[in-house]
Parts: sequence; C-alpha cells; structure tokens
Amino acid sequence: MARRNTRAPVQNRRPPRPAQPLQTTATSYDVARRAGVSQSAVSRCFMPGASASAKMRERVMRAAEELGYTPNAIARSLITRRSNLIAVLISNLTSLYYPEVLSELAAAASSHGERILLFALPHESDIDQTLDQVLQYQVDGVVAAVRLSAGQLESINRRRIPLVFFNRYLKDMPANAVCCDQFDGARTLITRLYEAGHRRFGIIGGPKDSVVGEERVQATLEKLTELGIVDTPVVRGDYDYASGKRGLHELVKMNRRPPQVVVCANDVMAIGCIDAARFELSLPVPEKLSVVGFDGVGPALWTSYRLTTIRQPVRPMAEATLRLLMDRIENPALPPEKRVLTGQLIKGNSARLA
Amino acid sequence: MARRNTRAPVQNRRPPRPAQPLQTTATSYDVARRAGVSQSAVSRCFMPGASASAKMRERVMRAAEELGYTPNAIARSLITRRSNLIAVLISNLTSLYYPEVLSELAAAASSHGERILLFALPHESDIDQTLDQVLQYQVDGVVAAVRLSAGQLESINRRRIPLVFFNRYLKDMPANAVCCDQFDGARTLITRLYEAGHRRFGIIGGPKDSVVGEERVQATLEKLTELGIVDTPVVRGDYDYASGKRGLHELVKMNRRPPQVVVCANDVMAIGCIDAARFELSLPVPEKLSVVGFDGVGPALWTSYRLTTIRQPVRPMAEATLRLLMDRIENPALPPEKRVLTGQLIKGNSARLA
DNA sequence: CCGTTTCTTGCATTCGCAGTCAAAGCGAGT
DNA sequence: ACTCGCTTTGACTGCGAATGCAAGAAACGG
Repeated sequence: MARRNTRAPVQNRRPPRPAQPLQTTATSYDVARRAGVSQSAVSRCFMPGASASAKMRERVMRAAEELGYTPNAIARSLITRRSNLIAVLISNLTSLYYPEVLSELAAAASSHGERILLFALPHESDIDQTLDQVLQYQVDGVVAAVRLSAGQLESINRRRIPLVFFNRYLKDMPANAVCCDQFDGARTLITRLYEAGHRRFGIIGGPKDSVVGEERVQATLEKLTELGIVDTPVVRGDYDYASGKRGLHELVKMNRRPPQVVVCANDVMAIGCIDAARFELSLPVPEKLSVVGFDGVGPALWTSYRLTTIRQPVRPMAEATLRLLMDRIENPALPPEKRVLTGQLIKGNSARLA
Repeated sequence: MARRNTRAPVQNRRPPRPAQPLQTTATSYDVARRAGVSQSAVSRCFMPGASASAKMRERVMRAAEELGYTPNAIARSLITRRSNLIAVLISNLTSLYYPEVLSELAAAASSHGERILLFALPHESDIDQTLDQVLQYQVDGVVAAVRLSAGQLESINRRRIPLVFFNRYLKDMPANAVCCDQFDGARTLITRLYEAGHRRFGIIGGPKDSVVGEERVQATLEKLTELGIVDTPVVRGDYDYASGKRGLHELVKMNRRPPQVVVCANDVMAIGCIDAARFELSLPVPEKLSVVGFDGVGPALWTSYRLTTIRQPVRPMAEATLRLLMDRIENPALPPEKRVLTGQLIKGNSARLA
C-alpha cells in the first residue's frame, strides 16, 4: 500500500497533516498524536464504558481540550449505524397544538440522547419526497404526526425503521401509535352537556380525512344517539379559526332551530365559533350558546374564552411516544403497540355543564 | 492485505455480502453489482452533474429501484464535508411567535436543500451542552433564535460554522443577523398614538436581557421624549399572557393617573393586557384604554382582540436568514452582515389611532 | 484510416471513528 | 522465575459514498 510518510514508525498508518494547515476541526488522530497515544485510545476515552486507565484518559482529555476536539457524530454514526437522529414529521406548525407537541417531543428526545431532524410539511403533501430524505439520513426512528399512506408506511417498515404515529394511525394497519382517547373525551363532554339540559347539538368536525377529527365526531354522534338524540347536524371545518366561524354560521343557517351547543373538533375552531356567536350573531356564550373544544391549547385558557375542552396530556403522550420508539430501536422485534391516554376535562366557562 | 474473497477478479475490492443476509439496506456496492458496473458509477448516477451515459444511468436506476436503494446521507456527508444540516436553536416553542418562525425557517431551508436539526431549548439554558451537540453533528450552519454569550459565539466561529441570529444579536460583536426593525415599528406606533391624542403612556417590556424587547422599549421611550412626553412608566414582563395581565395591574396601581395607552413588547402580553383591562379592571378597550402589541401573531387577529400591532415579516426574514447562511456556507470569507426588515402596521381595533 | 479530442468508466483512496484482535503490561500465586 | 489471569493498549479494518486519476471508448477532423 502506498504510504506517503516514511517517518512515524510506531504510530498508526495515518500520514500526519501539514503542520499549520487550513485545518478546521481536529480529529481523533490529531488528539492521539498530541497525547502520544493511539487513535483507538482517543476513541475509547470518548466512549462511555470503554476500558482506559485514568492516566491515559487524563492525557487524552487534556489534548482534546487544547485542540478543541469534538467527536464527529457523522463518522460515528456511519460505523455504529446509529445516527441518534429521530425524524419528526409534522404538518401544521402554525396551529396552536402542534408546536406544543413538537416542544414536548424535543424535550423527550433530548432526554433519551436523541436529536430531532425536523420535517415540517407545508400541507401534508410532498410526503414521498420527504420520506426519501428521512431514509437517506439513516434516522433511528420516526415520529409521524401526519397521515401516511399504507405504501409510505410500508417503505419505512421495509427499512426496519421504527415508527410511531402521534395522535393518528392507519386504519387496519398494525403500527405503533400514541393517541389521546377521543371517544372517552367526547363522551365525557356530551354526558355533561346533556345533564346540564342541552338537547340540540351541532358539530363542527375536521376534514373528512382526519382520523382523529373523525373519531371525535363519531364518538359524539354515538353518545348522542345513545342518549336518544338523533339527526345532529355536522359541518366540516379544517381546524382553523375561520372555519370555526364559518361552521357556526352554517349551523344556524340550517333549516331548523339553532343548536344550543356546538361541539368543535378542536379548540381553535371553538374559539372562532365563540367569536362568531358573540360578535356576528349576538349569541352570548355560554348563556345562549354553549361551545366546547378539544385539545386544551394555551389560548383556550384566556379570559375572553375560558373554553370548556378536553386537554390532551401532551407531555405524557410525547414521553410515551419516545418510550415506544426507543424500545423498538433497541429491540426491533417488538410487536406494534398502541397507547391511548385519557384527556382531562377543563370546565372553563364557554359551556353550561352539569 | 488480508482479503476475504478470492473470487470477483474484475470488480472492485469489496467482498460481496452473503447472499441472503439480514441486510437491512442496500449500498451502492449492491446496486453496482446488480447493474454490473462499478460503485463509482452508481455514485455518479446519484450525483447531479456527474458524467454518465444514458444507458448506464438507466441500468443503475433500475437496479437501485429493484433493491430499494437510497443513498446514505451520513456516508456522503462524511466525505463531502457537507451534512446539509442546519441547526436551529430556538427557545419558546410554546409561544405564539416562534412556531411561525420555525415553520418558515423549515420551508426556507427545504428550498435550499437543507434539513433542520432542531434544538428546542426549554429555557435558553443548557446552551453549552446543546452547542456541543451542534458541533458534533457537523452542521453546515446555525440559525440562533436564542441568546448566545460571546464565548459561545466564539466557539462556533472558531469552527468556521456560519451562524445567523434571528431577531437578536450580540451587542458589540460582529455577527450575521436578521431582524425586524424594532425602532421603526415602535416609532410608527407611538407617532400614530400621539396624533390620536394619547398623552399618558405605559410600557410593558420584556425581560431586561432580551435585546429585542429592550430595543422596543428604548425606541418607544426615545420617541416619547422627542414628543415631549417624559417619565413614562415601564414594567417588565416575560412575554407571556399572565405577565401582560400583571403588567397592566402594576401600571394602574402606580401612584399616578392610569395610562391612556399601554405599549406591550409583544402580542401575547398585549392580549393579556386587554383581558385584564376588560375583565378585571372594567376598562373598555379601546374606548378607555388603548393597547398595542408587537409581532402580529395569528390570535392577534381574532375578533375578540383585533390587536393593533406591528406585524413582523416572518417569511421574508426566514428567507433572508437562509440566504445569508447559504451564501456563507458557499463562501466562508464573506463578512458579517445584518439585515433589518421593516414590519407592517396592523391597525386592528385595540387602540385609537390617528 | 489514423491521430486527436471528448466522454465514460473503473480503480484506488479517503472521510473520522469504532470495534476486533492480538500483543503488551501487570499482579498474584506457586 | 515462571505461569496464569486480567486489564490496558495499539494496529488494522471497514462503515458507505465521492472523487482524482488514468485507461478505455466513442466521436471527430483531416
């Protein structure tokens, strides 16, 4: 093998770099040379649990300090096949709910020694292209807070990359998921509203293709039917403030008596609904109209709204998500699991409750 | 050199993998073997602008397809010394403003072919540890939407990693930054308020160590002084809803006539301020009290508030940030630059304006 | 038809580090 | 002094892809 340097008979095979180079970062070889040890030794000093004498460790650390050495995570990942990267796929960062999710996921990931590779999708579209990036970066795992097609999920599974859905899942496909119990939350709300005397309900749901939104609507309808209330009108929104307003207008314009209570599939629409009621329809909330939401985002607590809602346990959900993920990174053979956490009723002041 | 296989005389030096292994992902060697070409050829087919005949490209692509091959970005990064990773340091993901920033940064990064490595700091603390991670991952550049000490900035500079501050900067240190013009925004607001007849002002600022918040306060005070209004009371908040409420209470409790207008260092405090005025102090807004904010976040537009504020041009700011960053990644010799964009007045309905 | 230029393609090497293996060091026991 | 265990250490290889170099192929000009 052609070797450039003929000196340095004892140490390693690497040719030393030119003395004062444009060298931007020090490598483990540089540290090794300076400390008078082998590169392996340097590596071991930075690997927890590796055997190294105190004396050597100290010399290495000093040399590393002097050179400003930082291990190269890229190179490490290449050889260990662990990037310590978790891909997070998320869509509506401008909503009020997902930023909180992301924040908690980041905290949870960090506590497991993982970094977050963020894929913020503008519109839940372009997922295929995004997935390609996810695969290229050899992430240890994926948290999907967006919808994936069966094929997309399959392409991740084929690569043996653990994936956990956050608050959604694919029907009829086994996959890990962490969700807030939409059914339980909805039933609780409806029961309390019913007991307080409400009989005419209206629903502002999410887009039809949103599984969680759909669950919330279905659970609401089921519970209402169970209570003998049928034929409840449902309008669709897309989770934003404007569609909450629009939704209420649609509900009152229908050919029937206006609802006494509007059940919204999320808080932001509920807030839009309240504003529409108060400022556009002169319906005082909660006196003439009760409004309930879902999520428990920060602004729901603002005095102007004091929304009655189901607060999702975002932090425990994020922690469960990472727990599931890390377990499957350690042991890929674990079977798919779904964890459903229960939300908490926030009474607020936007609805008359029993 | 010890070689395991003695066959395969023509092709490469890599020993072929066992036929049906636990092999999780195909490498360029696998594709090469299948397509009957060299690994270099495969590499070239995946490198835009590399020379390759149409025939070979097609064979390679087909083999890649069949094997489900995806280039390994980690390995590529190692040799090209380009990770295509941008670290984003951000602190308050639960605020209303930063998620929007993050979202725009993500979009801008994506359009430059960069991925975002997210560091969401719980409290702008632990930065040192975080920076260590940033360095380990060999990111191409850093966007800092958090405060950094001079030493921290220095440790990034020493590594020649381009950094751009987002809406903040270090005093007396040259560094790239993209900011919204706090002075201009504040002066505009004050002028309009003054012209509408307001004379008694109150200010709810940010924490003392927040440079932007401080600028907003300073600019406000300067403009007021210029208009002959002195001795304006300033209280401190920490940018959240509760401190907006608290701030207003403090201002009215002071030993003087209550303010006619409260200038808040951000929208969320302004919203808290409005709620406190209306619901706790029975001060109708804007009839008895004008309130103005800063940022132009989504909820500021909600009908309950219709906040008068300065909208930051977040998207252009994010784009400028990435422009600065990419330019410096291509050409590290470029000098530090600061770009200041001007915000836009949103008239709203929370203040009487001229 | 041959010399020359331009394209293609393969070989070998490299990026920085981790892990394997064997050699070396070090006590303790006999 | 010698052997047997155990720890510490170093040489070497390879993770997967990119790239300089040079050989081979194709195109071109005369």
